[in-house]
Amino acid sequence: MRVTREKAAENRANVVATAARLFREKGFDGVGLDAIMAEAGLTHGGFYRHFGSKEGLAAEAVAHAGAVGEQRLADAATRAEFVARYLSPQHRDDVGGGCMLAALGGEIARQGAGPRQGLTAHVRTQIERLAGWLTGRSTPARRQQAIATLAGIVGALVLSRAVDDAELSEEILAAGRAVYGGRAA
Amino acid sequence: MRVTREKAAENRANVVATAARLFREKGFDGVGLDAIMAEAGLTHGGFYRHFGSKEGLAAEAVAHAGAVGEQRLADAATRAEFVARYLSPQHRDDVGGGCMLAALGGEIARQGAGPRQGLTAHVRTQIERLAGWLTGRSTPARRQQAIATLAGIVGALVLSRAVDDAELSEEILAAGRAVYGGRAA
DNA sequence: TGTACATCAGTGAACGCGCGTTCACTGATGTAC
DNA sequence: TGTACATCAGTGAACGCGCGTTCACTGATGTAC
Repeated sequence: MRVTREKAAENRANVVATAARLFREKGFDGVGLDAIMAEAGLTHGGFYRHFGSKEGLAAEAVAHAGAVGEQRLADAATRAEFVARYLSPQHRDDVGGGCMLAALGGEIARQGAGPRQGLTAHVRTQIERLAGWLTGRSTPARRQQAIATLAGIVGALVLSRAVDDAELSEEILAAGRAVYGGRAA
Repeated sequence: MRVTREKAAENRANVVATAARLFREKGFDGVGLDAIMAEAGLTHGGFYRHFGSKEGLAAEAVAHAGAVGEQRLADAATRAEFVARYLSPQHRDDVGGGCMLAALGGEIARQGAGPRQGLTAHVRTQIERLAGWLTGRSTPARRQQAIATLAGIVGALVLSRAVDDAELSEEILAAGRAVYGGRAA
């Protein structure tokens, strides 16, 4: 049963968004194409009419999640506000809808060219936008601080999620907010 | 063909060390028990005489890799030396022998109790040892700095590995060394 | 110390299951006239 | 505008392969006497 071009495009976008969520929640190897397609309301057989392979979908999902993350940074008014949201318990508990770098950074290093390209472009963008908020003397100094800040908040989110003790998890988030959300980098 | 108790214990330790390396290199789902056992010089059938399940081995592998990482921190003379080694191109390129938090942190968040316990204990130890090197006014301030420093170097290593551009990767390492290896946290 | 037997680390084949991918088919959409 | 046909998004079954796990077996080690 053929559907309209619009419906097909909507379905495709739905699959990408669903994949972006499920990959972040369960990892690239932790979720199958059948689960992604079913969650998007389709059957798995139609997958290859839209995507060349699972890795192709992974590349689009990474790009999609990256764009959402960039919008979040752009929407924040101040660095402190962004860091407070990024290192909030809500973000920690929303792996599927949260930062792609924290959820998949380690795995993307082992993926093919597509996903890595998407991640790299996202990292560049976030560094540049963060640098605009920083107060270092020179442009290189601000960029250096931006890189260290991005690394710090990503690392803190990863650790806060990996640890099995709620108190330690909160402590990691709080320390990150204090150090990376304040004036010093 | 039964082997001596000593040889059996040596074989078991070999499997754990091999698994610790392969899991870091390829992820928990990226390597099979047959590959681990083969690399350790055994056949896969004997696996369950030593371990209850793949997850059981994962827990031991995480504990093993964590202990090696703790030794590395203890062996360093200064914070700057440790950070310089941690954020070196050599460490970045040695995923299988390097920091377990950077290689598997994201995935361990999705694992069962065993691996998460091992990671949590390792995080606590590293925070405490890092705090001993820091110069904050109060003990809580030093601990806060230690947490932010650990998060920062782990995040920087993850990003430097994930990015597909060699120049950006070096820049991330250098920024991390400058910010986290210096006097300011 | 020597002998007979029990133990058990390791072997290799087999089982099930899940998953990525392929394919023939369906039937509504899109298009040519 | 209406009709006939081509297109193609989506369906559902099937294929292969890899992997975690199980199991009967082997034969050297460990132990009881």
